[in-house]
Amino acid sequence: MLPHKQIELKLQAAVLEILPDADVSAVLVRPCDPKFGDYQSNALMSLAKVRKTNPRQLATDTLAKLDVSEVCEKVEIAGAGFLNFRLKNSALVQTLETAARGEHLFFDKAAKPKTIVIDFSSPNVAKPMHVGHIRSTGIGDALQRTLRLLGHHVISDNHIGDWGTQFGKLLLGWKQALDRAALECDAIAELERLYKVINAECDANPERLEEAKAELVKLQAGDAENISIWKEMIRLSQIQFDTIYSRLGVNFDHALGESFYNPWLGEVVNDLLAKKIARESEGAVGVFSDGSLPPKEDPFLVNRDGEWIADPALVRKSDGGFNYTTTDLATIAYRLKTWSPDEIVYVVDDRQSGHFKKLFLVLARWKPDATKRTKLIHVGFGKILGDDGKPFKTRSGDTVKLGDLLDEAEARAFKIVSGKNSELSEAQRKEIARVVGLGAVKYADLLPNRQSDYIFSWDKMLALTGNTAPYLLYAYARIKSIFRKSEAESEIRNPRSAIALAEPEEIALAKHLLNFGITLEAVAEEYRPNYLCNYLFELAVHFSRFFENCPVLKAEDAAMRDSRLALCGLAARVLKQGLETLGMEIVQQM
RNA sequence: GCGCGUGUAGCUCAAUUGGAUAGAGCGUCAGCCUCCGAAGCUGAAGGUUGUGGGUUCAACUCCCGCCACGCGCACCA
Repeated sequence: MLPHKQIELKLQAAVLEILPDADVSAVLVRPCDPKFGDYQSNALMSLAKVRKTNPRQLATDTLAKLDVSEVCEKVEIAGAGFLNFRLKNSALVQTLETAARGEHLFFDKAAKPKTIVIDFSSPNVAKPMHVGHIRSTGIGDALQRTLRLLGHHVISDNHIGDWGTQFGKLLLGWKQALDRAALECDAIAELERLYKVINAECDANPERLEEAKAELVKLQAGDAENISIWKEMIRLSQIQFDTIYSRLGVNFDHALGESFYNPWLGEVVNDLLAKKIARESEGAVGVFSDGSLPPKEDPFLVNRDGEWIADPALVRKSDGGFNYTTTDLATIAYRLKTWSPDEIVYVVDDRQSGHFKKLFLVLARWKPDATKRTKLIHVGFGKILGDDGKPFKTRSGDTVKLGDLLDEAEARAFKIVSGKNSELSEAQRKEIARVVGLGAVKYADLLPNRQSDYIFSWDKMLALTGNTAPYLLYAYARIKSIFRKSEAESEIRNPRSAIALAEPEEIALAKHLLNFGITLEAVAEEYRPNYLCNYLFELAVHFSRFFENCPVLKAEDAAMRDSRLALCGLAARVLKQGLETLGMEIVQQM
């Protein structure tokens, strides 16, 4: 068991001896500023506050019942009632040695694995994937990798937009304006062109709109020709998706598109009507406020000129068609029935937070029992902006296609690598540029707090210095270089080789390694991969300092050399595992 | 108008149940390669966390007002 976990459990036990009825689930131990110690707990202060007792007294009493001498130096009480823990060197060394033997990598699998459905990426058929899809795809993938690493049962599902009103226009375009040659050459571009042409016509001419609607009705009624064209459009789009996902290294367990839920949409609405959760209004069917929330917090109400008026979630349009709320409800019902998950996580743009708020409330009314056991979570994220602070576009003002973006990332990285390391073969440089370029795009997207917008900058993400993918990959390549120069084949060292820590830089590096698991848990807890980015950056910094100050291959003696090699091996493994968890690859040299 | 979100160093961003003196990088300035990859390391300067109140032993974090920006406001997703 990792030392901080041992401390935590013993601390909780000690608290229970003093306060038998306390809820110790919040009694946690966290890494802290090295000047106070290695770990800190501030839980006693909040416990004392609730009980209106003296926090320092509680700390003293708890300390009397606490024996962590196996892993810690003397525990100190500081400030208003902080407990400061400093690891014993022996405990630190022992943890590193067990890791060096391959017994663990500084994290534990979840004690109670959860079943988690994670819904992300969700591109649309007949449209190019664009820069906006990086966020959902990258964050979603990093989360699924993190949760899997921690031992959870993850079901990733790509909810592809393969159904909806846009197909009326697409079908009309396909039948009347299709350019076969263009379709052969670039199917998605041609489909996009068709949509734009017909859409413009529909805006100008109501009769065209009626024609498009008629095509949609035929499709929905199962017309053979329209179904077959629709399927072809999906097939062509899927080729595009597969190409992008394979470049990005993203995999899904399922890709159940919106159309998959078609058969149940009518039932969903009927059931909502039968249970009096939904009602008719102006020819449509919607779920209205049930008055259980104050108007200000009620998403089913909106204030217009001082008056609260209904803002329902529509589940059936006046023309009989269904909305995405209907599809989403059917989707949740399917997921609940099929997987009985503990959580369903949606990695979707923050602009849809209103939709999810309503969706989750509708579901709570519709399936109250299921929502008691299944947590529904909207993991939202902000926009990607250009350096002008406006949504990121090409110079000509078009949306940036994801494929083009990845091409440019690789091309820019190739230039840099070639300038830096011209002695490598072109094939090597191309491969390095691929990993660095894609890594840079992914890392730059995962690094900022996901809620806020961020400014897209090629120069920043591909910079060789600072908190960037190239810096992290460089740190890894430097470690690998040491191993290439030593006769040691593997990062996992001879199990008998002892680790000894003396220099401040090696101790700091070692202690940072121990916090890998805490970081992974924080990512999983708050669905925030940026914690892992920052952890890995700090790890790379700690390694660089160690590298500057502590000779490895030229160490004073064989024992020190082996100890430091082992430390290098552990740093490499954590760095690699961490980068992989972010969905990034590594290179042996760059 | 109403709701949601954001506002932290010149710039780009962090800050893990409310915790200790708000941290990094870039840029600026000053240092370090007879030594394992200098794509590196060390140091300095830089802040009333938009603003005004409040709660607390403790507030970037929670509550209220105001300002700025962004987004959303039934039959698109």
